[in-house]
Amino acid sequence: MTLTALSETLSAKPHIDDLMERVGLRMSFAKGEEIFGQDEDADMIHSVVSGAVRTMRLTSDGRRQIGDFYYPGDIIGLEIGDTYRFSAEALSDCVVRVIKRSSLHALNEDGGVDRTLWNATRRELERTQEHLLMLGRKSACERVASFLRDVAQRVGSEDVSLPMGRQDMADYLGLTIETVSRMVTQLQGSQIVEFANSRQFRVTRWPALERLAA
Amino acid sequence: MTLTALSETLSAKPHIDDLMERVGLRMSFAKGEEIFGQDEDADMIHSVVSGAVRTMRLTSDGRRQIGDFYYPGDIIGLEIGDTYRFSAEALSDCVVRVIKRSSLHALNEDGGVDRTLWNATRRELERTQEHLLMLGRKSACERVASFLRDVAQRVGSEDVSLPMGRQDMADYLGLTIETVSRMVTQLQGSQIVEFANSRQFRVTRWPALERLAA
DNA sequence: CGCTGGATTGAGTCCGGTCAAGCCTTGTGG
DNA sequence: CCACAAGGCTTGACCGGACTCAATCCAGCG
Repeated sequence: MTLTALSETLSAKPHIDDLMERVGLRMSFAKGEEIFGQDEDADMIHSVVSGAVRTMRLTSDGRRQIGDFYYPGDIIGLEIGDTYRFSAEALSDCVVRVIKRSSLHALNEDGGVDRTLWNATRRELERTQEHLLMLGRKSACERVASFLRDVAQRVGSEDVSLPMGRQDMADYLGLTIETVSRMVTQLQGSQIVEFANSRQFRVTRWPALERLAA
Repeated sequence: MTLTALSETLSAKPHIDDLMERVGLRMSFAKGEEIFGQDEDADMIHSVVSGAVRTMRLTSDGRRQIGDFYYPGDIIGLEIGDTYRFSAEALSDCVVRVIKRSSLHALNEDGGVDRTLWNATRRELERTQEHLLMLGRKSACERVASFLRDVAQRVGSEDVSLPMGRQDMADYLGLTIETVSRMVTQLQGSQIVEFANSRQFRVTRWPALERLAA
């Protein structure tokens, strides 16, 4: 990452966050509650303050695909034309700030807001492309390894706690719950990760995990 | 789609196209030639004038994932931070217009250019999300059906000619070339599509195709 | 005509899905 | 404090869809 790109990234977040703090409505959602629904009118932009959120899509015959998981600081609701293409739900009790697209647009005197949202959209696109590569070409073991690596990297700390259950992981990775479970057990058997319980783990051998995540 | 969104979409294309026609460099590429490479410096935006282009990504151990196929009017090179995350290659002999990001930015007096590029980025994101859903949750048969439907829809005419070979289809769909071939044969056996040769087909039963594409 | 590269077809294997049983954690009420 | 129920996770046995490897087939072209 270049210096300019870095500073842009760093400065962008506070800018939009300040704005949303000033104008945005603060809302709380209980665990499992729907923040917005698939195919609803998409006139809001959401920013996670605390907790975690999942976006997902349901096909007519009940298959589910998780789009992504969002943590504090992330912006949700960029991926849309006229209606939301994914629904968003609270993974845990959480707080989000909400602002109308139109309000945000009105505040865009210097073009800085648009620029910021565009950057956020590009980052979203990059994450989606990474996700795509995983679903298209990685084995079950590689998917789970990639996932655990990504979560651990994002958190940064020694001990990682997963805000989502196995079903959510499965629907994100394009696998079944059983396969996810088996792969986790396998990674644990290879001394690569260590689970205290089903939602708490630590990476014991980073190089091996990186190698598997490919 | 609302009226405003529709008109925005319709007016956006000519705007950016005009601009690229005035300022952009016109370049020709022979079939199979690389337009830009994975991990190269990403300072150009490309717009397809004629022919077709594929974007793809190679993993270290040689697995390949096709990001998307692009046709005249499409913009390529939005998905990037600092370097291209995918490479782009000419599927057939083709012409593209190229413009430096920085030049484009300089021309952005009224913010219209940024707006247009942002819209293009969002459309790209939507396509990628659709692609994601397919790779995560659809069977081989459904993938091939979806693909043929999408191509046929895009072309609009009765007879469709595929600009890409089976390997490209496979790498787009996250399948092997053999599986793609088998599914094509199967769809033909069910009287749903009809191939004149391996690259020319027509849809004989749209409803059935739609149903399979799910 | 034969060569060449892509596409198709077939046989066999394996990875991940399915179905079913058991386990562990958590919470609730006696 | 324990009994029990409920839900989520794990494990096992089996199955099947997609992959692998290999043998053609076929169209385009020198």
